[in-house]
Amino acid sequence: MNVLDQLKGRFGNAMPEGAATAADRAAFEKAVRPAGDPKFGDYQANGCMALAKSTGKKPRDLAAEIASAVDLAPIAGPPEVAGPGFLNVRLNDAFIAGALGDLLADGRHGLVPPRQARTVVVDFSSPNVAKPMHVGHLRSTVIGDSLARILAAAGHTVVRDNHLGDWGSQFGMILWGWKNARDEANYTEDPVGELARLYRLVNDRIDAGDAALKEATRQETAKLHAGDPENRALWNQFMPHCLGALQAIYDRMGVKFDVQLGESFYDNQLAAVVEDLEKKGLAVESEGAIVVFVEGVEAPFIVRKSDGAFTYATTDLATIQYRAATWKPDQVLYVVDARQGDHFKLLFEIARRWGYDAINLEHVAFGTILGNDRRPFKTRKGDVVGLESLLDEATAEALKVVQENSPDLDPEEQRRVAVIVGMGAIKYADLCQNRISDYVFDWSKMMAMNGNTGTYLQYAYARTQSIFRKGGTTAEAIRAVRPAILVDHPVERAIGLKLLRLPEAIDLAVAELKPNIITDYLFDLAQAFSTFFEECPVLRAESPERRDSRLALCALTGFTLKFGAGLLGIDMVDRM
RNA sequence: GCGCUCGUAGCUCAGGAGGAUAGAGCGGCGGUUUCCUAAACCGCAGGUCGCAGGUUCGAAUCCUGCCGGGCGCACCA
Repeated sequence: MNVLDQLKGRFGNAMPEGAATAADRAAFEKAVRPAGDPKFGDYQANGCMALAKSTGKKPRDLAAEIASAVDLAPIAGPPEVAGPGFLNVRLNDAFIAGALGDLLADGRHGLVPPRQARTVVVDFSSPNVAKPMHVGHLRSTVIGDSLARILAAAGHTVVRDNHLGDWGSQFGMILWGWKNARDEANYTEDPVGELARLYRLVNDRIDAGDAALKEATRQETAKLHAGDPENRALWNQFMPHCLGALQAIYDRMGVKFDVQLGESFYDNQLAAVVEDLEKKGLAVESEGAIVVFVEGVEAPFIVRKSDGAFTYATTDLATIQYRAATWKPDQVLYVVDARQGDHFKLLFEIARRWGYDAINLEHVAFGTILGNDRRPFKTRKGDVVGLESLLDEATAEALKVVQENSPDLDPEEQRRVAVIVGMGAIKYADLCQNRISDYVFDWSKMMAMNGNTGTYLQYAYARTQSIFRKGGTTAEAIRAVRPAILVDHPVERAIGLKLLRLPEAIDLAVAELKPNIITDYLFDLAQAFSTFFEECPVLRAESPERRDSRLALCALTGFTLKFGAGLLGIDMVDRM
């Protein structure tokens, strides 16, 4: 159950007779929200001031009128009129207690099916297979994975698609490098490492201004696309190694895809796309290239270069066509760096004009990862930081802390915990921030074992499990007993109310496509639990009823933290 | 030049389709451990929400202009 939704509905039904339009009602419902300050209650309705204007009444009179008209039973008593016309709502303790009991028995975290279940394609991660994955790929992977999990939890059908960059000019660089600078022994030893070396070698020379080399690699790319047997054979030889290396990282991160349809998959559809665009009068010839112009944007959208090669723009259009035909999605999310905003703006506009106007195409943009110096994140030596070494380092850091704090755990368990804590730290640090902000990467902040971190959530969870161990019970056993829940202590009430509000957080996260709404919720919950842990003895509670009630609150907290962290792709441990 | 984006406490950031006295973490200062994990809890200090106008009963939030940072702008993806 979503308490906020319930209250919105109740208030919506209490609009003054005849005076309020449907738009007024919608606006009023929207202005029902969690209270900004606990002293104003639990929720508040702020719509009276605006509604007073359109109905010509005085705000406080209107507020009084609605307060007496609205039926909040059994959720809450009549709202209180406050200030210029606020309506403050305080939930009934009996309602909270009952709802918590239902939550415990139900086991579905209070989630209900959405009014309209959507099919959503989430396009995320999408690395170039030729380059080693580095921290730049982290955000798309972590944010996209989390959004996919959140959408699925909200009841939507999700297709996770890794749109690999396996066909672009970076492959031309590798092909040229292979033919001119390969180290076969190194390749035998470490294929992906050798390919990465070749990529870097060639890329550095091009960046340094080697125009002839750039042209040579362009030709290698063109030959690959044209079906040149040698280049195709090399591509087929390299790809399994590249995919294997990627898969190893995804396995470590616990990230899964439903499909991995890279650029190469769409190659045979590109000519038809351009043809169709021309036929429909969308694409025109310009300076030897075939392009689509969009009003108000100077730069054209190039679907075929003057040398005849197609571009990623063409591929992106073909991808929309394929996805529309295959999954009939209501929405497609592109979890991609904010710097590509211009490209997507054009892509979406052209797709609409091309006929895909019923799909909600959305660029889920995120900011750049920066170093402490506010420059793009590099190692001390100036290299981009490889994802593998990042994961290794986080695990090593976590292991040190685990060994220090939990010497009683056996070494194998310490390592297992360190992997989970390290990964949680990396993911949480990325997700807890509004994705659009640039992300200042800070080791000490990320690996901090206190404050607003993944570790803090994991610790709170471990403490719930610790109570069960000491009490000789389990969360599932408590669920089976279904004890009555008491919320007359303010700290119990606070955590109880928090526990009811996961659906609100998920709804908001889905609407805004922001995982940090989930991290905020979980951090609040973990804080509420930490306070509860200090102030409310569980196993030594003053009565058996109180003890059982508090065990139930611990069980609910554990379930919610574990489920919620799961929405972020973060695991929990029973001891740490 | 055009466009996008950001500017909130010493630091890192929430909040942003308008609502009551602007929040958190870290750092700082001060407390808490015969008691379920102190990786914790409690308290204190700390802000002209970049600046200036405007709209509004009400602006960190919306509009305009300016200042400052980042990013993107024809054949890379």
